[in-house]
Amino acid sequence: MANLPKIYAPHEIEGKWYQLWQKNGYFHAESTSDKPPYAIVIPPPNITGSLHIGHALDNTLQDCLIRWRRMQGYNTLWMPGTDHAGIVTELIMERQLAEEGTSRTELGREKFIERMWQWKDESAGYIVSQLQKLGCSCDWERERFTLDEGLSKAVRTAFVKLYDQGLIYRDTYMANWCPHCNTVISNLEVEPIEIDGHFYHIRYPVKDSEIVLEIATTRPETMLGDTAVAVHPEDERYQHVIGKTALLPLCDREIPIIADAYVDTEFGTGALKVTPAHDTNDYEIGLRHNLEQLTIFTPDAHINENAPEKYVGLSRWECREQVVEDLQNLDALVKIVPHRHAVGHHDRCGTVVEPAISPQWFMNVRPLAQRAIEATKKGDIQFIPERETTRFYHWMENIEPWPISRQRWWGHRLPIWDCNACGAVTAAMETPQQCEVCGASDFRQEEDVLDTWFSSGLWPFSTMGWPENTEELQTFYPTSVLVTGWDILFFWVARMIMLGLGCMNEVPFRTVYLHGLVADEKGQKMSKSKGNSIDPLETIDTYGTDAFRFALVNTSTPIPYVPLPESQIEAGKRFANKIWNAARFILMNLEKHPVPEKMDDVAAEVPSPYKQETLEIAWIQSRLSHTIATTTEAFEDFRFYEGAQILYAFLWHEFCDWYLEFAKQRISQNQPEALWVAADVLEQTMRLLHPVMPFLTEEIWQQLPHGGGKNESAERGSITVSAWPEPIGENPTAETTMATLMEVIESVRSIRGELNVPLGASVEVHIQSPNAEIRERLEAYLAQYLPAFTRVADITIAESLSKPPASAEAVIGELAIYIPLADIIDLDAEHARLSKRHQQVVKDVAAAQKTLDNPNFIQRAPERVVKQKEELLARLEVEKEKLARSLAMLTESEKE
RNA sequence: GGGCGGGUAGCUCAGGUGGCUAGAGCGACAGCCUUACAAGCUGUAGGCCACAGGUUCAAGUCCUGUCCCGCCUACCA
Repeated sequence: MANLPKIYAPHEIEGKWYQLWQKNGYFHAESTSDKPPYAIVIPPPNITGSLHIGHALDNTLQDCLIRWRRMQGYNTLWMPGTDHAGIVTELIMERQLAEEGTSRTELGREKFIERMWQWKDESAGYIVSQLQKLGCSCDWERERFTLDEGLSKAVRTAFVKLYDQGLIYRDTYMANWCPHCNTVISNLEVEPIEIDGHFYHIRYPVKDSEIVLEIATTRPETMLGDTAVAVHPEDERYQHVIGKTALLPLCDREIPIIADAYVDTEFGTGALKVTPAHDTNDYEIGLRHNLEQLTIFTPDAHINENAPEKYVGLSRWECREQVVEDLQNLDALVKIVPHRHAVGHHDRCGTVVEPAISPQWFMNVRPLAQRAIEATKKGDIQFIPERETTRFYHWMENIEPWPISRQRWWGHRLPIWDCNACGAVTAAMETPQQCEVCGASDFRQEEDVLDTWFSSGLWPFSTMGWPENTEELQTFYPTSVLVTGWDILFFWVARMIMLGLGCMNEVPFRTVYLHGLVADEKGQKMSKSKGNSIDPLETIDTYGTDAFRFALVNTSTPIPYVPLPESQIEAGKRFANKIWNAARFILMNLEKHPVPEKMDDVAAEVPSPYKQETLEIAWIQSRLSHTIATTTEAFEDFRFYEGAQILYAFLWHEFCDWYLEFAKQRISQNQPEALWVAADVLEQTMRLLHPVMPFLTEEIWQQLPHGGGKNESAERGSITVSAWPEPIGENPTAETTMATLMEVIESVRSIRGELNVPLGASVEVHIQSPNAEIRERLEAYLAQYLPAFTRVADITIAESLSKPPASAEAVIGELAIYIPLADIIDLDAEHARLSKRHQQVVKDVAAAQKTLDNPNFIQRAPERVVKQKEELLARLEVEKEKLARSLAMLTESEKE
């Protein structure tokens, strides 16, 4: 103990404690317990490799909640696991296969899935080890994976249930298609990106007339699939062409000219080419007018044989160039105008999305969305921050059918069987024996897999064993809180709520805490693709887990993008080191002055805090009590950053800066009670800080005496399972007295600093105060405390005393401090110093006076506020006069 | 086009239901290797709280408008 290193070395400490925690099963939740339940399901990280900074923040916050509630005596469950993340993971694997010179299709479905499972085993293991390095106190015995047998059964059960309710159905419909991934995706997965494109104005001649319609489009290549031209029914410019036929250039096709109110007369030329198979709006128009849906693209977005032969096989972009060139040659191209517009891209692979018609499985989410809204309005779910509720409602109220099938292999295959004999569709848990319609037993299972978010949506109960009615579900469902970034409110949170209501008939969680996304100094979201992200493991290696966690928590204010500059992590490291050294100081001194055996409870057994000679003990205990209360309150309101800031300020600027300095004096005077209290305060503060900085606090807590024999915490083997501190009450008298003392000490230090009094020089301090009570307090404590902070030769305290010649002065209300500095005082410097303060006070006096001169203020403001103001003014006025007098004297002495 | 968030010290941010002389961290400047800590200690400087109105005894805080920045959302080809 005596040879504790001077500098905190996190790496020697972190690993060993995590192992102990796990070995002792502190993280394991009981399925049934007398303790109240508290449950969080982890947002399962994708098995795409390593965790990023966002995971670090998300899981740190969850760990804070779990550790805090565990200490409060809850039966805490933090359910961990990973997500198979269909499309992304497949993309990674496909890249890997390409490097090996093979491909997904070459391997075939079965072999490919095998490879995926190998990948999963490695990746999930790596993710778990990273979470453990971060200190996450998950219940690892319950780790889950979305493709586990149990969770897969939950998926099939949910699917069949919703299918039977008619909420899931197959339909041929237009949806977003990714030509790269070869699958349909939902509109949430489409990221609109502003692109500098062009408006191509094209001439469409009208049959049997001289009329030529000018049509504007951003996608000229789609004209090969045009099956109509539309104008607004009331557009006067075009009345004479409605019902006529247009001649589609390049295709020699005749297409009708129709009237539809969708067309905006103000936009473009007011005449719209209609491509029902390749544009969402055109699709709708097509349905209304019974137009042919002419598909001209292959699934990978090349031109198919529905187009004129010369274009077949071209890519979308090649075709566009060719079409434009051909139109120019035909003199059918009027002009090309630059046009900036949003183009949809697949958020996973970046490919431009193609609206396409295909048979897909959809989920009608409207009824469940409605229930989700009602449940939230009823208060079953609370969003933090509250503003997210509005976003949630808005999304839910405008929700559209959810395409849930994906033309991929890695995922839950749809539990749908088509009868090869009669075509009847069966949804079932297993392959059906025979067709309920025709009795045949020849089936073909649907090839598609489900959208990953479908299984993620069941996570809060599939992880607990649903569809079985398990003890876990009975104990922990609905879970207590869900913690995630606001960016996946719709993707995931909304769907969990809907599926929770659909499957469990109850919301999946009571509170949704949506934190910000980690950004760099410029406010840009950190991401690997931007190259501005911090790697959690590297950061932990450099600064230690606790420093990193402190920085994450400290910056997690409720704004959408939270900047995490390197300097914050450094601050965390310095804080850890500061705590380490405070502990070192206490532990080293405890060797010389051990806490007596018989002392069961330090806080209760030190000499009465109200006795004069132990003012600093009463004070620090009062401040600790306040810290316990405010930190707990902050945690309850999900303001972890505030809790972190409170603890930082208390530990550093009250406990270390002041209390330990007092304690040094006491120890040197052979009064070790102050040391024992220091140990006690540090022990309790370690418990408060443990949710944020688990490793450091454990290390210190283990070495500190934790309250002798009777304190409950002592019987527990780890701070992890120690009790959350309770406030013991505050002591306003001690706090006020200490505030005065601190002001005096600070004034003396300030004078010395500003007038450059050499450190080694002792000074006399003369204090004048008309207030007998204050004089009494100063007399009792100042001689004791002041030498701890600065060199003093002598202290004089009197009701009135004249200012010694050539002395510096400080004024605290009606109290004045004089320090004779005959040899060294710089009168100009002193004059400047006092003058500056004087000017400030004059301003403050005027402001306070103005408020008090207002009769309405006296009349209408609460008495408390008026009194405060009056006291402030009185204090300031005394100070002003004193300063004015001193300034006059200084000026006079300068003349001499 | 609609909606949301932000604009407070050089930088990054705190400032629940209006009421302490507007705070912190980092940075800057000056001085200290004071026997826990130089990853430290002490002192100092630095703010018309975006702008304009309004409500109020009282506004950084509430209301209206304006200007910037960011985000979400929307079928304008």
